[in-house]
Amino acid sequence: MAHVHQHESIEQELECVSQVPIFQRLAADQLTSVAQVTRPVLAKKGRTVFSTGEVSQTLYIVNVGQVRLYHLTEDGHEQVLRVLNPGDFIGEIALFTDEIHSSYAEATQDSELCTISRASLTDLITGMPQLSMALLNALADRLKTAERQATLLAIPDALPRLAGYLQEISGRQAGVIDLPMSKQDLAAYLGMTPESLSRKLRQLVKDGVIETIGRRQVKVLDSAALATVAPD
Amino acid sequence: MAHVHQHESIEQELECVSQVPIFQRLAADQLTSVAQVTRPVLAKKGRTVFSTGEVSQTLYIVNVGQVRLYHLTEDGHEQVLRVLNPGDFIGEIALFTDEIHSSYAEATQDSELCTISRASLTDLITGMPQLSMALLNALADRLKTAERQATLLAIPDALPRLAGYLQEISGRQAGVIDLPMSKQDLAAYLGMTPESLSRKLRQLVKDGVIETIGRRQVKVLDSAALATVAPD
DNA sequence: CGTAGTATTGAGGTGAGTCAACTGCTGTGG
DNA sequence: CCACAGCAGTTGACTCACCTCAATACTACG
Repeated sequence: MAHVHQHESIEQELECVSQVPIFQRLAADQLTSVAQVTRPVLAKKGRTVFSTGEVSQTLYIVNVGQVRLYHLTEDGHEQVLRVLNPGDFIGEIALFTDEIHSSYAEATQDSELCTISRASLTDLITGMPQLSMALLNALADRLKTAERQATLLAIPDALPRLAGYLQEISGRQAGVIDLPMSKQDLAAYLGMTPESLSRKLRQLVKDGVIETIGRRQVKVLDSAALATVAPD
Repeated sequence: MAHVHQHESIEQELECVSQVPIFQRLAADQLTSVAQVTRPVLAKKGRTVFSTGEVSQTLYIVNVGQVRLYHLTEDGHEQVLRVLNPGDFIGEIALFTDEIHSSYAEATQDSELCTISRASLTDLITGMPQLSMALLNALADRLKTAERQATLLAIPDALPRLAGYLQEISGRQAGVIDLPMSKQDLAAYLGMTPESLSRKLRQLVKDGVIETIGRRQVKVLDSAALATVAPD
């Protein structure tokens, strides 16, 4: 740890840190402080970043690529918790609650992550109230999403469940939306089988509510009709 | 607002504040600072504390009683998000994300709450790193619970969903557990109908896994058998 | 161009929702 | 203190939407 090329590594870490929304509002010298306790991690496509049971006291921030977070049930069925795109982070639960990971994290593309240890982050927070506000904001945001997902999943019928999801990621407006994950992952995320998802999507297409573009895009044609199908 | 009985009201608010886990680790003078920006609210059983659409920049902490948080879907179906017992708090999402409430809060018993405005809390956090750590902890904890709920709800079959829930609140050990809410609320929370819940509970009783004691208690007899039925 | 993984489509069985009737707490007022 | 009202919870019969299993089409990648 002694004779590292401090200048160069800080450059790289600054790039990572400055990309991340949580750190966006910090002043230049504060960013440098954050970058100094940051360590970059590379994960090739398909690699596991961490798995269940590991005691991790590290915050992972995705800089480049995509990481998929999922639970593995006894019968081998994967439940996707969420998908992290650049700027998103994981590990905050382990960070603040002294618990082992209960999920797996896997890179779905070649990815670059930054890591910050629990101790470093605690120190940073103590000295930077803005940082704690940003973290609280981010956590509150995540919480809102998780509660929305829970509300969606409690709906017994698959069609309104899907419609509610589409409505949410489309921002309730017509237009093209990118699906953040594969359809089989999406199906797991929405608590249904890929078959059901396929059928329900088809039904929405037939009804003129949406159009599917390739594998990872959906075009919302009639957001009003979507709202009718969706709950709330 | 001018000639309030400052001493008396601070007494009352201190009691509220000191009961709350988030503030537990603060020193006496810090507690007083918190109490000074706190305002108590009383809610009779059945009263709505706040409802959808209200712009609230207030943190509500339950001191006495119980508050039920729920979404209301278009068809009148209630989805219970969670139930707040003394020490729990709500409003943090509105607090940190500039958004209107998307849920209703209703007192299920005569309740006492403390409120803190957004501006006051921001000020407090700036001056007290410990407080922000405590808040981050609490939010991370909530997030974990919400993600667990989402994972549970994604399970298509009702029995493992219920078993998973029982396993969680029992701490994976045999013994008597108190249900934190009524069975119809629990059914909504678990994404099933009260009828299904009743039937699945009955099945677990028949199989010798649990015993029901009155309306609000369940005794886990065979935690190993429960684990077999539950996912993960 | 071929192969492996991803997505779709079809047919059939079943678990859970719906509707309705009934039971048994619980708390309230006479 | 008891009786009754009202609601929480249970039970039963029926229906249907979704899961399962299996075969086929498509698409990305070597």
